[in-house]
Amino acid sequence: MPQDFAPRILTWFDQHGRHDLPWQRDTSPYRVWVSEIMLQQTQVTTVIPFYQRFMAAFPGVADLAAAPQDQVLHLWTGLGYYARARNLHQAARQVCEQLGGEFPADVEGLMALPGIGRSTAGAIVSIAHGERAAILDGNVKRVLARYHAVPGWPGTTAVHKTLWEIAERYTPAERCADYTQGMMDLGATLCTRSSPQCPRCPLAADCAAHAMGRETDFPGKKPKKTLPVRRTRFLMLRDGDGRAWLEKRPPQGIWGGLWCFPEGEDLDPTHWCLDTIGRAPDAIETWPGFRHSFSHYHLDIEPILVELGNSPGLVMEANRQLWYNVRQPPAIGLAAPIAGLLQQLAHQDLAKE
DNA sequence: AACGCGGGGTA
DNA sequence: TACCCAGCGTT
Repeated sequence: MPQDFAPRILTWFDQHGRHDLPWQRDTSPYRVWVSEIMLQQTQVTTVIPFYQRFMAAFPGVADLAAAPQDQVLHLWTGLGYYARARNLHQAARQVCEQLGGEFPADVEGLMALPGIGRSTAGAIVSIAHGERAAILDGNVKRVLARYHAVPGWPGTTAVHKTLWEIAERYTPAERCADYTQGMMDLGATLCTRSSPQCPRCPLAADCAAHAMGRETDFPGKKPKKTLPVRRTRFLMLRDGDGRAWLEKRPPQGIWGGLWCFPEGEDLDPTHWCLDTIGRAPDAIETWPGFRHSFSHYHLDIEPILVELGNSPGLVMEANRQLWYNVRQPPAIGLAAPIAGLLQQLAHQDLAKE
């Protein structure tokens, strides 16, 4: 272990790191926390506009705690992994109701909040409080796995443990916030997955993977398995005013808490209408199918437009169902494919004028 | 089409 | 402890 590991990161960070990210302007625990949750599974360039909208709507933890869940999920629409938003909202409520509105200042306390694990807690402690705490996000894993040529996939307990030990050892007491940001920047901008720019890297001189010319062999790859394919139909019910019928999904499971078209593998539009509103639809139009992929399966979606005309006869259960007006979209959470289809409906609506 | 990304939940 | 679950953007 070289003594100058952290100093090399810090010198590089001062010269080449990112210093103008929105969450670096004011590093309060709340702002750092929201940014870290958004940055889980999501790259910086994607996160920036979401972060800015979120902060404009909820400048402080009390604003978030007081917001309706639909608004929180609305601002998360398109980011994915919606459990992050539900946990964020729940944690904000806990901070306000049980902790007097103050975030815990230590890793243990932070980890007691939903959605905060060891790495996210470390990021908040180091960046917001300036205290020594290690992180191990995907970027840092890649940098350390290459630097030490740690074999194996970090998803296994053994490799994960090894990387955490290395991360803890290198984390300095001084300038811990800059070190943390520097490691993430290094992984995100130089030590990238497929084409690392080793000539510019402050660690290249004694990087084990670089010495072997096998940078992209580390970290080891996740064992691949073929994903199952499932299919479903979306019934896009439209009333005479061009509004679409949506139903709120249960809080658990896929797209939890988001709004969706009536959906099912073998839904038949005519049968559905007869069963639900007692008459057949005015018109049915099958749209081109498309595939939406999750981490654990592919979903082949068949969208079917079902025209109900005036007085559709659907009874709304408050908070569970709504007519979505494409001209005045309500602030609700939508999964990406639903948002895309509603966008197309809005386009059609506009073209009719 | 494959890949990568932190954390929660469950057996 | 070892899986399974979750949704995008990038390559």
